[in-house]
Amino acid sequence: MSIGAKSGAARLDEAAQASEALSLDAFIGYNLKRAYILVQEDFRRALAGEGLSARTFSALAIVMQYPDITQAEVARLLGVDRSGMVAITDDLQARGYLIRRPDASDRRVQALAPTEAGRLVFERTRDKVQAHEQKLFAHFSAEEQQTLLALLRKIRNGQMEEEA
Amino acid sequence: MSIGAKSGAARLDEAAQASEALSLDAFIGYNLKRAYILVQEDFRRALAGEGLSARTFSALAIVMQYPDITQAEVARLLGVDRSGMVAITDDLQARGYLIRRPDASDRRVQALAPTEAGRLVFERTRDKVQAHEQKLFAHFSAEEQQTLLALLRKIRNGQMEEEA
DNA sequence: TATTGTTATACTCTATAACTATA
DNA sequence: TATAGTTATAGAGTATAACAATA
Repeated sequence: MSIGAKSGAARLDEAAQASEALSLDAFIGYNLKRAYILVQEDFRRALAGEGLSARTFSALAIVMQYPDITQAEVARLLGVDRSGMVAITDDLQARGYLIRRPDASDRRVQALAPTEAGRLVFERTRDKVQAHEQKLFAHFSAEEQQTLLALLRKIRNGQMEEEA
Repeated sequence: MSIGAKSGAARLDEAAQASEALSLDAFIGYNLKRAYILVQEDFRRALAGEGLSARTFSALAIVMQYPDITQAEVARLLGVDRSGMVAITDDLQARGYLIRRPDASDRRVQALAPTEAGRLVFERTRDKVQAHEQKLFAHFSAEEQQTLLALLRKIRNGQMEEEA
């Protein structure tokens, strides 16, 4: 089964002790990636029945928060390219969750407004996501959750200051 | 430029205050994603000159840490599918950073062993990544960095316990 | 000149299914 | 039966470049 005489697991443990310094686990970036993958998979499972992906959920949340926002503004808030917003908007409109509303004062833009169905599905999925996040972080104390949230936000803050 | 009489930014600030409860920023998952994207882009920039991606770097790190490991074991450690390891191994072998070494005791497996060039490039890129991570988290205290690391690891721990 | 929405396009990453050779 | 390595393939997500309409 394994390469030498020892079992694979035993060999790995031994090697790990011998070369702690080489470990990926020492990098924040690596741990961030692994954590993100886990949480994202969990998120996907939580929203499986709703037909919403992470990005459509996020876009719908932004439209709920800022009714009559433009696609370009949503893209900026989410940190993605304008071009990617078309498919997301198409998807949400096809499901009847928002409408493109022409703006009289600027005929280039189409304001995005949630429909009643969009409002309902957002509130339902938001609750699902909240419940799932609570389950996912059940082994975290309230303080640990707040600390994690604050530290994750701080990563973005440092980056934003650098850009400005 | 904007939809109403107000500027886009002013309108967004106002709306944000009016609907704090709808905000994506309340979700750990969303903040984790945004943070991950930033750190990953930074990582990419740091390794731009080396021709190594995050996954090839990670795989090389594992092979350095566990010489003569198999592709399947690397895949398990990295949490990806075996099939994806082929392209990564091909890439690292084509660059001369590792070799596939047939295993006499199990002719299905090919042990992965770093070459001297692989050792050198790994140590150089690891230092680059460390330096870049230090710069990226310069606005974090040493304690904050350790706390973040511990909390990120804890996310995976909770998941792994659940699987076991 | 700059911006909005849009299309076409290509690239990265990843997973699934199937195959073979081995165990 | 199960596992290792492999291939083919398809999907999600994202970015870039270009265009017309409009500011």
